Amino acid sequence: MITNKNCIIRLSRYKNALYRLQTLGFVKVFSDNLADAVGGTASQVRKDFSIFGISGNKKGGYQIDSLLEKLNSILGKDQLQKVIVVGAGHIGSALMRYRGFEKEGIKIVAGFDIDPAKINRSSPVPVLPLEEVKAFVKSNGIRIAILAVPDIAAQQAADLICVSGIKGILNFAPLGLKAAEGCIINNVNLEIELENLIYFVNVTEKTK
Amino acid sequence: MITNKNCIIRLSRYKNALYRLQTLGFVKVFSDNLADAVGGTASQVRKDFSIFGISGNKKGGYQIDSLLEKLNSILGKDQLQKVIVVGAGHIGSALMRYRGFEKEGIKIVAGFDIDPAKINRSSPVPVLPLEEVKAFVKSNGIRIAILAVPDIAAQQAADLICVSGIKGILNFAPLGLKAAEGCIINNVNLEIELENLIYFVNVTEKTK
DNA sequence: ATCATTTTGTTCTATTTTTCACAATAACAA
DNA sequence: TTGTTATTGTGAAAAATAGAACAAAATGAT
Repeated sequence: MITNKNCIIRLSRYKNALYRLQTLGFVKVFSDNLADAVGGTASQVRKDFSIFGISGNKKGGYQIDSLLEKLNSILGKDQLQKVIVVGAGHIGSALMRYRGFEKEGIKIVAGFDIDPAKINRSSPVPVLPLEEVKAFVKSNGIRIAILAVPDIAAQQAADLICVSGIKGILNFAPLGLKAAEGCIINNVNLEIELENLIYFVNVTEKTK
Repeated sequence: MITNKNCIIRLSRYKNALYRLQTLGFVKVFSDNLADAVGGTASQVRKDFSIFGISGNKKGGYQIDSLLEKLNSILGKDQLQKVIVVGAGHIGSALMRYRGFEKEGIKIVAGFDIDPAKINRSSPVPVLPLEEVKAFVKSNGIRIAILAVPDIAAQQAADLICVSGIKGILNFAPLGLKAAEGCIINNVNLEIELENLIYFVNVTEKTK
C-alpha cells in the first residue's frame, strides 16, 4: 500500500494541471509537460504513474482524458463526496459558503454547531445542532468531516464525530488531536504554515 | 542549511505542546513526553533538537522555558510578524477576523482587494485598494502575505505582491503559482487536503 | 524498409529522512 | 564513595523517497 502522502498530493496536482491543459485544447501530454506544470521532474511523473499502473504510449505520451479518468478513480473522484463542517464560526462559515469545492465533486451538505444562535435549517447549507450529527452522518452515509471548532472543544468534537461514524477529519484546530481507532485526521494549521513560511523566508534572507 | 519542511513543522508542534505543558504547571520535559504530545518518536525529538544545537540535561530532560525560548528564536517568534491578506472574499475576510493568530505573535495588519465595494479603511483590520499594496508593504516593512483571491487572479496578484517586496506567500488559490525570484510560496490547498484524506480513508477501508 | 528520433517504463543509484543503539553523563541511593 | 538508573546526544543503520540512466518500443522520415 502507498503511504507516501506527497505522492498522492502530486496525483491531485497532476489532475488539476490536466484539467487546465484540457481547457486549453490539449488532448495528449508528455511526462515533462506535466513535470513543468506542477514543478517536478519527468522521472517522478512517470514513476508516480507506474506505481499506480498507469501507462502511456511510447513516443505518444499520455491521453489526457483517459489519464484523468484513472487519476480521478484513484482519488475517489468518480463519486460525489459529501462532507460536513463541524463548527460554524468564521472559518466554518467561510468554508460552507466557499463554492470552490463543488467543481471538485466535494459537496458540503451540512454544518453543525453547539451554539443555538448559529442554527439555521433553511440556509443553502443548513446549520444543525451538534446533537444531530450522529443521526445525520448515519442516514446520509457521510465519511468525511471538516472540524473548525475552537481549540478547547476540538478533541471532544473529534471524539464525538468519530463515534458518529466519520472516517476522516480535516482538522483546522491549531492542536494535534488523538484519532480514535479507524479514523484518520489530517491537520490544516494556518499558524504552523505561517511559521514555516516565516522560518524559510528568514533563513533564505540570512544566507544571502 | 535545513531544508526539511517537516522538521520545521515539528518544531512548531513541539513549541505548541510545550506551551500546553507549561500551562499545566510543568517546568521540565523529557523527549518521550514531547514525542507523545505530538505523535512522534523520542529519537526524532532529540535528533531535531540536536540539528539546531538545542541541548538538555542528561537525566534531567529539557527546561521548558529555555527550550521555548530557543524554539521561538528559531521560528522567528521573538518579534511580532506583520502579515497582509490579499483578497477580501469569504476566506480572506474570515482570516482577517480570525483572532487565533495574535496569540502566536502574528498580526494581520491590512487586507487588500481590487473590488471598491470591499474597501473599508475603518474596520479593525482595514481593507485597502490593491493599488496601495506596494506603498503599504514598503512603508510597513511587511514580508509575508496571505493570498486569498480567485484562481484567475492568483498569478497576477502573486506577481504584484512579489514586486512590492513580499518575501513569502501563503497561497490559498487551488493552483500552483510560479514564484518570482526571491519569493517563497507555500500552498494551502483545501481541495487537495480533502482529496488526500478521502484517498487514505478509501484505501484503509479497502485493505481492512 | 531501414534508420533516426522521441518518449515511456523501469532498474539502478543517490539522497534524504527516520530509526536504532549505545556510550556518556548526570542524579540519586545505599 | 560506589553503584544503579534514567536520559541525553550522536553516529551508524535502515527505510523511504527522488533522480538518473537507459533499454524498449513506437513514430515518422528518407
